[in-house]
Amino acid sequence: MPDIKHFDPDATLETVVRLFWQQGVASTGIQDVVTATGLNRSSLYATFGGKQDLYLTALRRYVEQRSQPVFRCLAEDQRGLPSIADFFDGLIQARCSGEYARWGCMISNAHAGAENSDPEVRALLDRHHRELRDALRAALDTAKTRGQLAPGTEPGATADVLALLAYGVNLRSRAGADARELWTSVTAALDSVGL
Amino acid sequence: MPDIKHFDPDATLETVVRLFWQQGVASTGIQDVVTATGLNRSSLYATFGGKQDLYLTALRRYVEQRSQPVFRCLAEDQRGLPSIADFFDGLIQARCSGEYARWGCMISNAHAGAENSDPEVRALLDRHHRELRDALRAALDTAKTRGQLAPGTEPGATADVLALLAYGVNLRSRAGADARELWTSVTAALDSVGL
DNA sequence: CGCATCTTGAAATGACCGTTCCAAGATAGA
DNA sequence: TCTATCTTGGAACGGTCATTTCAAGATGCG
Repeated sequence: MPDIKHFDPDATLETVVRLFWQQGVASTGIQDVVTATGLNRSSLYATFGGKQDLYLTALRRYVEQRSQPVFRCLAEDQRGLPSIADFFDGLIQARCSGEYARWGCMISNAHAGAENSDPEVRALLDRHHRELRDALRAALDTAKTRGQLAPGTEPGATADVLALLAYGVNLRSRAGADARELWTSVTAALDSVGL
Repeated sequence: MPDIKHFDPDATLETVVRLFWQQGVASTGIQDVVTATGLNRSSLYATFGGKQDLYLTALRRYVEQRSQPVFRCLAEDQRGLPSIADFFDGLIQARCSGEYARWGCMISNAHAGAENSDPEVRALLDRHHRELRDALRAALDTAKTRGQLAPGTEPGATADVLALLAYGVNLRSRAGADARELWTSVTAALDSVGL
């Protein structure tokens, strides 16, 4: 059975992720994908299906490889509030500097685009939001048992606030917001949560 | 001089705003505009220029007619914290119910799309952010002089946090987030600010 | 009325969209 | 080595994109 591909689907998918992440689905043509990956339309369609399938696969890959590892790290960190501070620090650094500066978050971007009318996309966005909130909640629970939280601070509601705050950071960073400015805001939010 | 138009440019622009707001620029074709407004390409191009000009004009109209009046109302309100609570209440209601439910905020959407690579668009986004933050800051200053703020709460940094929170609300509402859930989060944030 | 000037309608522009098709190339098993 | 089966290259598909063009229609002024 000569069904061996002449390319690496994983590397290809990573390239596609970056394309959709940076430019958005609507502004990225199949031709862009063909050019960036180097493979041709036949292989592309045979391997990944049409554009929407390709986008969904790329979006899932983004969540699995970029979001969930960070969420896990946050949820399992036993330090409490410092783990949340580190989470936001890493977020702001990733959004404002380095290779992905001003790309925002692929999931946040998907919220704002027309692609969220697809039920599968929307389900992914909801799941992502739940996982982010749960990870923050876990860290806040740890902080509470460690006595780091200000009296009256409820981990559940606070996790919701911080999750929304993260979306705000993602959005503003894509428009070129200053890292220090974002960090000042995040610090203020975390200060109001802790003792 | 027979230079009278056979249509109302203002009403047309309002229709265009809704199109771009709901669907995004990239997913809205000129044909969509022609169909929705009822006028033809010639009049469209003669009056508003090309698509990018049209989008910019629509975006400016959105800010002037939808955002700035609310910002002014917030900044001039002398009640302090209740004015901020009302601001978020109105925001959530507008984003989750009524005619514009699940449309998000046109400015927030522009942050996430490819349109923010246009310098004029980006300038508009920055200005919008500054105005939002300033309005929140004004209300927080009022709250501080009225003794409504928790000790150690700094109006400037808090305004930044609440502005980012508003972006989070805009984003999540477009994906169909529950109004009560959003309100719970906002309440938690405001509670941590007040006494 | 008649002319000048603007708007309007509709067709046409070339470029690009996502997708499909098919012959040519490559490889595993017989 | 031959054959069956998959992948690959590249052309071609109809449709839609933003934009332009131009004759026909409408209007204010003389």
